[in-house]
Amino acid sequence: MVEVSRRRAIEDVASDLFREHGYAGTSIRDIARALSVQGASLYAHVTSKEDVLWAIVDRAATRFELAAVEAEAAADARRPGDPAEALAALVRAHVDVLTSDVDAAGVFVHEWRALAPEHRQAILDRRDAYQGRYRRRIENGIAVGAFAMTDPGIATSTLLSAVNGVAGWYDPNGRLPAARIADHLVELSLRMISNA
Amino acid sequence: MVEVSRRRAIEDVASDLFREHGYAGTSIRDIARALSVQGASLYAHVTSKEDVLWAIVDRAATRFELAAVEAEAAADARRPGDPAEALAALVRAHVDVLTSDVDAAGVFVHEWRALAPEHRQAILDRRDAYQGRYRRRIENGIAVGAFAMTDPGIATSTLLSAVNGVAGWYDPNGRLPAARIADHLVELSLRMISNA
DNA sequence: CCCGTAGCCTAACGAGCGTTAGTTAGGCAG
DNA sequence: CTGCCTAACTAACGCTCGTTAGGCTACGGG
Repeated sequence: MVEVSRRRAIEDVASDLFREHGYAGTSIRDIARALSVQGASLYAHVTSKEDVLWAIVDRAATRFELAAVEAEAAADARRPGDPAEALAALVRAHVDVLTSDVDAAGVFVHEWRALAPEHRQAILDRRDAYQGRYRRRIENGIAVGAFAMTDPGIATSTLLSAVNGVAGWYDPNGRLPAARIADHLVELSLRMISNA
Repeated sequence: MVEVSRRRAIEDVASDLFREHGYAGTSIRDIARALSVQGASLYAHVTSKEDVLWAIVDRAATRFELAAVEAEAAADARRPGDPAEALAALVRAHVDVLTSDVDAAGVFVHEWRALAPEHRQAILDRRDAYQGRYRRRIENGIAVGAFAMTDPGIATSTLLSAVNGVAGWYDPNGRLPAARIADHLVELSLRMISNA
């Protein structure tokens, strides 16, 4: 991962540390130490510690959103109105984004609570919108009989928890490549709500 | 929730705060303020901040373990060798423990990283053992053809992530009682690995 | 050669951190 | 009344926190 800007390098090591020790458990000086630099030096590139967290979370959120939009469009082009096709595409896109930067994704999933109130609310709204994509596909699948009759709210939350769980154990140098993991998650997700 | 001891009252408000702001994001004085007391006064009941976290996590872990042992024994008594019965019992027991004290369960799930090294390792070992119960039932179910052929490791991790997700949204005063939620999670979990 | 700029430095600020020490007030048992 | 127990207090310790201010060095383009 070659850094294009100093600012980006700071965000990358911060992602790593925030993911491991949490936002509150990581100091500006910790981040600086990982870059072999004095703590105060970071303020030439960053306006505040929260600013770094927000940049990481905002970028991760945007990546998830873009991937979901693309995935739904592609699924609708392949098999219009097929809820399983759409949901499979959503899950695969989600896992792809997650595995392509586990640190940032992990921070996005777990550390949004530490954001300043406005940023926190903004992320909550975007998360609701994102979750709505999944929920609509699930409700649609239930309506057309493709999915089992079940509580759509619980099913949506549980499905996303299952998929986000990958952030807890995925290892880029691990046994399985990211694409295989995505395969498994798609399979498990679809079966979770299938009516077969 | 009537407190039997001062020590327990401290752990309860600490569970609440640790869950909302994380261990590192909660100070001793924050906990004391919630009890209308000076920060230093807590040290009459507690030896350190980490000691409080450990007490919460240890108790939660024990509750999960006991519930799982009971659940497996009861399932084996009802339908010996039935993997679906056993797994259903495990999931229901897990959700029951989780909903009976969301704060402590949430701290157990998310804040074990903040523990001192020995405690952290002890919890990791116990978590592995706990996860092993699920994994063995899943592997057994696959072997006897009750469950779908799938990667047992990924299935186990994903199933537990799905179930633990309840800690992220369960509200004791919410729409659904805990028992209904457990029903749904059992249903979703079984379907996730079913071969039907 | 000079200037702008990127990057880092040291020093310091006020605030808050976890924790220790010593003390005080109230209630209950002998 | 005495003596202990529980629970709280105030004051302070050394340290770390996020952040600001001001100055130094290296370098590439006009």
